Amino acid sequence: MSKKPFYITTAIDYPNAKPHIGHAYEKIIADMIARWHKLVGEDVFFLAGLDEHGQKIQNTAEKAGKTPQAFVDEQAVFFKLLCEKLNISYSQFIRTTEKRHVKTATELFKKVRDKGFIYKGTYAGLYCVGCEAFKKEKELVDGKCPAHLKAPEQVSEENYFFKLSEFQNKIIEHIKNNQEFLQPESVRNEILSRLKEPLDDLSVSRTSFNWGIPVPGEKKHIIYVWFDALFNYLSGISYPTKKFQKYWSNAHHIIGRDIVWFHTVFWPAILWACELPLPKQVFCHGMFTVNGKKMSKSLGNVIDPVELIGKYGSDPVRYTFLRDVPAGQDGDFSESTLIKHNNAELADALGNLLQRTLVLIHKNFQGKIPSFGTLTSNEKELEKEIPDISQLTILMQNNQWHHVVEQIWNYINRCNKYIADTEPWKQTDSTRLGTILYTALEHLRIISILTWPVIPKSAEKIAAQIGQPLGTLKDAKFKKSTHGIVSTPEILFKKIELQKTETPKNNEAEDPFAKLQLKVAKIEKVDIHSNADKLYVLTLNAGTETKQIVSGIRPHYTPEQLVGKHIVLINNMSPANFRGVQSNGMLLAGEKEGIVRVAETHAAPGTPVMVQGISPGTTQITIADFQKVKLNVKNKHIIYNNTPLKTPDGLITVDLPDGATVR
RNA sequence: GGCGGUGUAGCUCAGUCUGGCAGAGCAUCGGUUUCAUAAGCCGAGGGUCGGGGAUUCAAAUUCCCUCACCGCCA
Repeated sequence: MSKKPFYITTAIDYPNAKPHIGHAYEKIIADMIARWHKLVGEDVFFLAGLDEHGQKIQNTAEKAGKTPQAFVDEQAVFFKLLCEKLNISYSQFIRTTEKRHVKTATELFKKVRDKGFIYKGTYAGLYCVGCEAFKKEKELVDGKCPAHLKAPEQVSEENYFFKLSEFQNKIIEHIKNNQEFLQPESVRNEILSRLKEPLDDLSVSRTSFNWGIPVPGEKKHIIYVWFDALFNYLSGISYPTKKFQKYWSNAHHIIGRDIVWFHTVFWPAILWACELPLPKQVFCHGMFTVNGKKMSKSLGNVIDPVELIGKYGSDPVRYTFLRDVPAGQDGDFSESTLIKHNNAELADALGNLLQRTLVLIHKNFQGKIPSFGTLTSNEKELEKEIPDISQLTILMQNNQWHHVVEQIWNYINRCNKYIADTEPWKQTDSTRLGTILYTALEHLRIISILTWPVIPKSAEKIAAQIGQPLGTLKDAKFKKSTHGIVSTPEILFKKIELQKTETPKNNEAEDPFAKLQLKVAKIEKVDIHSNADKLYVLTLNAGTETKQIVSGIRPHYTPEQLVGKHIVLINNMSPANFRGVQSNGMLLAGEKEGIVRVAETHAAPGTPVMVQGISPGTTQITIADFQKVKLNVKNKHIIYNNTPLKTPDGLITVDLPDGATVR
């Protein structure tokens, strides 16, 4: 029986800049899926590659003083290097400047044109030079491009058009009737709702620049970059050969959210026009932020994945991306998260499990895998903890790989518990000891198989250290025939020390609010400052402690009005002396036109007050630090950077009109 | 402005379809262990389920209103 084919692709990357972690993420996902299907025993073909045509590439190359071809040749090295560093098991790497691709794209363009789905027309429109794009009337503000504040030029250009509009209903039907075609659900709904608007025909040629595949039989026209690029999925598996027939019958695209439209609207229409079947699935993964912020050159937070791997190794990076980010959702990357995962789940749980098992086998059996005696309930219970392969398979089919990873690590934790429960270091009966260590080793063998799609390098190291070949999913069950010699244990994952100074400093520099530590406090007692007529001395219940602060709100409140109020306290203010009375903090109050009102809440004393996405400060701050934080009032709530201050119980209120400032 | 999504423990989220004692992991704290990479194991604290209303014997879950955040489109 021949193996079932499984074809998986990543999007071809656009190499006008070096790869970033978004590129890395997509490859890691695809690689895990590809490796899983290999373990299942399928005939896997995994395609990655580059989309090298288009105006942006031409422009970037010109700026760099290079020909486009020389430029993309250089860039291709970086993208291939990334794959190598990440241990990406692609079968082929396709570049759209390769002959085989140009041939396929040209042929198919011709075919679609011959069938009458591509026609020559005139594109008349308003062209904004700044955007390098045509603008629709309704996009303009006062007849000008809102981004460049210039009136666009009226341009008409002879162009080839693809009859996209003819396929609209067919596309809608296909997406509606094939739930698995476009995932996840949220993206599917977005595309369907967008498809309620009528589609225009798609302009599929350009004459304004020349870095692209020439339209067959034309001198001036080149094929529009997307119409060219999508064909890589066919040329990469040698369209139209038997190989193509085989893999295309079970094709899966992994792409980013920014290019769903092309893959689920244009691409099906183009394929239908070519009389080719559609891929089985387009799966759309989320986008990445870094430390909660969008990656951008101006912020300087673009992470070079190759550098990252150089620092931490490929497997910790792979593990973090696969475990930490729920499939299909957006994710956030920070080095501290990576370090946490590396230390806890890779080094402590898995690495240490291997280490302790091997050391015990060496100490007691000179490195020879012992034979086993009677299996007790301990062993039988552990056997039940082996993840159910059919369940994992279902999760993988539903693209829930983070749950797969989770289940595998639950199992690893159970193995550690088994060793703690059976206490082999106390065991004097050699047969019983052998049974325990055989069991531990046998489970490590299963773990080496299950973890391979996630952390291939380390999984192979485990297999090598326990002296066993790496099996497939069929072997991922407790066997009674494992034997051999284990090697000297070697540390599998090094623990990484968290560099304490680095992250908080960055946070502070980025956001003054991150210095503050705010808490809810209840005013227990109000005393009049004996040496100052505008000051109160307040005794606060701040949850775990009582605090005394001095406040200048005496002209605005009577003591009776204040007692019992739940206010917002800046908890980490350096103590200060106000005419002989020490103040250990300050309360938040708003001011507008001479009226002062304190910030209030119903939350319990001690509750932290926060702005979403900003973690509170831990060190003492000065009044100057606080003054850098600009807070104001909107809808009676305190707003920082368009985000309201809140407790888990609700927003903080101030009884003042919009625009009031808070100090 | 239009469409959609989200809001549950300090953090990341599950639970909502099909109403039935508010959950998991991480973090924190306490206990315990010594085979092991200062690792392992056991336990505890911590939530007005964004807010308000309605239906119900019973609402995180259903319905209505509202606030906040995110995404897509314009």
